[in-house]
Amino acid sequence: MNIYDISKKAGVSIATVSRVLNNSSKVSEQTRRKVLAVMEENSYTPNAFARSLGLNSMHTVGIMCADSSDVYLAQAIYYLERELRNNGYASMLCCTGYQLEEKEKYLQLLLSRNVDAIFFVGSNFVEDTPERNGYLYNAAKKIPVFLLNGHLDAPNIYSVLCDDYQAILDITNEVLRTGSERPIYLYRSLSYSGRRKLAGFTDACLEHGLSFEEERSFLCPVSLDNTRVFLTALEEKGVSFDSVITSDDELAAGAVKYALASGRRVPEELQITGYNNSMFSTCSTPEITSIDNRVEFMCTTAVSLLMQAFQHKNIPAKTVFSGTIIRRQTTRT
Amino acid sequence: MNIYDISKKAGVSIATVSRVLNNSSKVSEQTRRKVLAVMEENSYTPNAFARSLGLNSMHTVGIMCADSSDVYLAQAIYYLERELRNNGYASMLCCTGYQLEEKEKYLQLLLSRNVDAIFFVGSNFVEDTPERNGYLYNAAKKIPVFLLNGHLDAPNIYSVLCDDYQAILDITNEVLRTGSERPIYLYRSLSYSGRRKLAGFTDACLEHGLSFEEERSFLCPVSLDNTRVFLTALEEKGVSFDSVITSDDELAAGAVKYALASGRRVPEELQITGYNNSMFSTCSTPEITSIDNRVEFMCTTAVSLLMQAFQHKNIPAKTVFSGTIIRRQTTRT
DNA sequence: TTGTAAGCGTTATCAC
DNA sequence: GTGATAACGCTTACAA
Repeated sequence: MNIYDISKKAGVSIATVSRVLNNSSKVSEQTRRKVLAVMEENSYTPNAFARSLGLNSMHTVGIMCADSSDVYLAQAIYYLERELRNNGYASMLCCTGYQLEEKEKYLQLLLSRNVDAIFFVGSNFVEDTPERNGYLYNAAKKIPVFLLNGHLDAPNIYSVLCDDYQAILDITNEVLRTGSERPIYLYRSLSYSGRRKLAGFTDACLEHGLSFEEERSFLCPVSLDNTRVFLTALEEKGVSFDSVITSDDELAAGAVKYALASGRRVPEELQITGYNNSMFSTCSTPEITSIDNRVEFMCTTAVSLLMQAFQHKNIPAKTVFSGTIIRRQTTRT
Repeated sequence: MNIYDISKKAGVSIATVSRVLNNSSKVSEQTRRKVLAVMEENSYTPNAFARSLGLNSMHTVGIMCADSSDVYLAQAIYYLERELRNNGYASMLCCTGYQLEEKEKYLQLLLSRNVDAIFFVGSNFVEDTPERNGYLYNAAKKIPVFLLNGHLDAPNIYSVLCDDYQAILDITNEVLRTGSERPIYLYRSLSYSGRRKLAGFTDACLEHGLSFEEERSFLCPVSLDNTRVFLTALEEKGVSFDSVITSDDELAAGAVKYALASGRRVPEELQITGYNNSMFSTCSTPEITSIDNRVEFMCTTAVSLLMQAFQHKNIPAKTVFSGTIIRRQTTRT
């Protein structure tokens, strides 16, 4: 069933059918009704491919992320998809893992579908050298590229991100102000935002006159159990700490597991902070003080910017917003 | 830059260029090289829409779910996307929420993109009357429809699901066998699988000769805090229970919150079981005994079936597999 | 307001 | 092996 069939049955030309399809104003109410009726009867769906061929767009946007089952990324995907859908765009999802090779390879999958734009969700997409970011530059030559929680300065690449540096600086300051003297910082990667967060921790420590003679920051395995084991081992190695600042709620939840297992009282003896304000922070008991980095705001903003870009409006290359501390039971006041 | 440009520059016909593109064997090595070189030089990308028009497929599959940020659904999406991608298919994601009207509306978004098939993830897509399932039947008239964790008997609809009835029956039996005398069951919906699970609980109770004079099953609000409040209220109302069987890890995590808040010892005084074996079950302390309903297996199976269907093989309309009890710290042995 | 006809960039079916 | 040429199903000037 195509536009010709409908036009015959309705006794009009295909142009008129097309006009009805695109609800052009230049169709009489009578013919419109007639055509719509015939479409309905035959449960006609216009062929997306033919349509796209003419319009050179399928109103579809790509979403790339490392792992859509990650609690934080899953939220971002949810909000992006919702906003895109509300604007009449479909979402093509593609998970790449954390290897550059895979990222490049699977980007092709999206590009080969001629999506209208791509969101790269998570700072892990910004690599540390220009060559390794080549795939982003190439994508940006064809379509608008959005970096969520990442930043890269290049034509047709737009970044929307939380000021992670400031957020970690603030929360570390707060923990130090309430009496912590031997803070440690746990992180899961040194991606773009990973480095910014670490800098926030370091600067807060420096501001409080803490020495860095001993190591204070640690790359830590993520699953809850591994984090618990890691902290236990750290303690046994003689590293002493009275607060655990983390780059991620999951690490913080692991730290809570450690505290419960080792009998250290939270927050009296040990303060713990997370990041992302995800369900990990409320799932634990005690509930974890965390940074709300406004996923929803980030996503709605990004989609809104994209829609403006589609209308050939000039949009900012970089949009930064601040996070907020959500105080719960793992920190003192 | 299109196939004509390439054909001119390479001094061949568009047919030959197309053959090279689809690496047909009927091209001499010499011309193939020549054409590929020209493509490379001009960084030519074939137009996906034109290609799709000819092939009537863009090798893209739709994934519908209520909420992609739900821990369980996010996992399913992850595995589905991974498997589809490994088979050369892209994934179009669409979240519908739980209202029928929205489901119908947003299904159109996918259908209008002419996807090759649709996965409906979660039993909430199977409604209780044939009319309310009309949208599924209609979709199935055009493309293969897969119901994950749901079941509907109709042409071109394929179901892949865990035997939820048996799983809840088993776990309830185990809790009763280890001494529970006043079990209650908490559920979040009476979807297809919701009803199956409830039946499993009821039958297990009947097998153990428990009376149903008092209410034993409760529709319970889901967020952790609400579940805690709900159980506290239940207790105050005089409902006595020594085990909480739930349809969902999140409810179970809420029950753990309740136990911690009210000082009831788990599992000595109160046993708790979850469902899905999601991170909720390991995130809580004590960790929650749960049912592993094999999301990954479900997804790989479903995609594998779809690929066979694409090859016009005959595939089963219904595939059921069993879950497993994962014993942790909230139940006795 | 409606119809005709020319694209859009491929794939596929013929001949040669 | 290769090349014309006809689909594929739509959008959109341009005419009427």
